[in-house]
Amino acid sequence: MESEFSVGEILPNERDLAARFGVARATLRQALEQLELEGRLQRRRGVGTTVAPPRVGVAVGTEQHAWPGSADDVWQPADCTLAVPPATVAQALESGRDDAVHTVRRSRVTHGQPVAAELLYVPRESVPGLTAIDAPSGPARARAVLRELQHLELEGQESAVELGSARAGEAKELDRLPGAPVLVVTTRYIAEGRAAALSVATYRADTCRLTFGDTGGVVVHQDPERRAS
Amino acid sequence: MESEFSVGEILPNERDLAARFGVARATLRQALEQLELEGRLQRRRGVGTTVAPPRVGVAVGTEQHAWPGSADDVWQPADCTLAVPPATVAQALESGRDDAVHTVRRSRVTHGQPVAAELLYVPRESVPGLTAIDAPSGPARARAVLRELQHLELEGQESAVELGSARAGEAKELDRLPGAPVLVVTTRYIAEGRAAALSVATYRADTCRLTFGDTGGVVVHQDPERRAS
DNA sequence: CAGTGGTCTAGACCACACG
DNA sequence: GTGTGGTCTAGACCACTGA
Repeated sequence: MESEFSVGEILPNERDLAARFGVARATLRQALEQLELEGRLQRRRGVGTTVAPPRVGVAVGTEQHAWPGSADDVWQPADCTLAVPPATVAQALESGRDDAVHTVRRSRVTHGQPVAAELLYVPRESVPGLTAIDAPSGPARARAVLRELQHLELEGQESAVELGSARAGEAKELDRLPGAPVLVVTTRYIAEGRAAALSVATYRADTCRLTFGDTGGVVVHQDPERRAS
Repeated sequence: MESEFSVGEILPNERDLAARFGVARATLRQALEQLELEGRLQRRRGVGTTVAPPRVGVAVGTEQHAWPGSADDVWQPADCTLAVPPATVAQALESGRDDAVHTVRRSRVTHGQPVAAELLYVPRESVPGLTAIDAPSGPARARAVLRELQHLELEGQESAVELGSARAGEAKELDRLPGAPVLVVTTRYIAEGRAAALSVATYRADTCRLTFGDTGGVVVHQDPERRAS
């Protein structure tokens, strides 16, 4: 199918394709799903199926450690609340199970397309200078928390990547349907010998290639395609 | 379903589950597929469905650069051939389109389970000391290539992670069915100002959490579970 | 061999985009 | 309203595991 259609852009609809290949539509859809998982196709309900452009490389790890909210940060703060985090987050932060932490929501946009949604958990101990009157909520408060974070000296950070599926909220933010495959990047920021913040970022798996640059500057464009079996 | 069955280990079969929830088996399977994608379930044909253990964290990036095949390397060389690589690999290596390169196959095993399969492409210029009589093929030759690689001074490395699906060969090596979701880690090793080697490693997405440690030593066990929407 | 998950079919209806 | 992809059904058969 790829060789037959890659020249064009728009594919025939699923019913026609199924008929052309002599299979049931469910079977045809299974093949399309795999191709979409590999980033070769894009499908939009009510619109159609198109050949996807190469995945965009998004940098998620730099050789220089930097707090979220630094000058060159690509994330856009959206909101901030004070809430008790999920148990797993509390554990990673080594905070009490019922301690409320600042929860910053941010989003990341590339080429006009949303690529990631993030939840950043910041224990209150990490931002002692934050005054209640700064801002009650909203983007202003998110920026205030990030600003206070810069005062700590960052000692290190560690990240993990795993496969997940988009929750309803994330799905809407990423312009996908719930259950869509996502790459979840969890990053622990270390300062003063403890976890000073925890970021859980959800990237669209269909359009993103996460890069962990390590050579300092040399950017390489590389097709995600792999050897045929 | 999770809260109902997480205590036990083995789930009822799909036909029974579908009947219990009053849905068709295809619908039930769709739900199981998503849970498997998230690493919560493991399904094996002919056996059954079980609640999955937490994902294992596998380190794929270290703060110290190191060549493949270093003393502490966790990969096991399996084979080595001299072949013309796929076009995309040749491009990343900045080698001619028709230049044959050493192609080392390696596998990675953790806790007795295969977690990744790798193809390591090494241009002949990167291992000038390799003599033809060293070993014609097989693991011995793979080790010879890796040994010669150590002679170069590694200047940096850059990695990218993206979602893919297992080819037939990879699937067998990873003990999965073709099409299973995998995390593809592409790493370029830089020496003497050029790409001296390219690694394409395929990790099982269902069982692996890829860690990019950056703090040097502190290992943290962390549940992959995320906030409920 | 029986039981499991994996694949496939033929059809119906739903949710959404766009003219 | 029409056409698209997304969901669901009820049933059949296949491939594999393990007793």
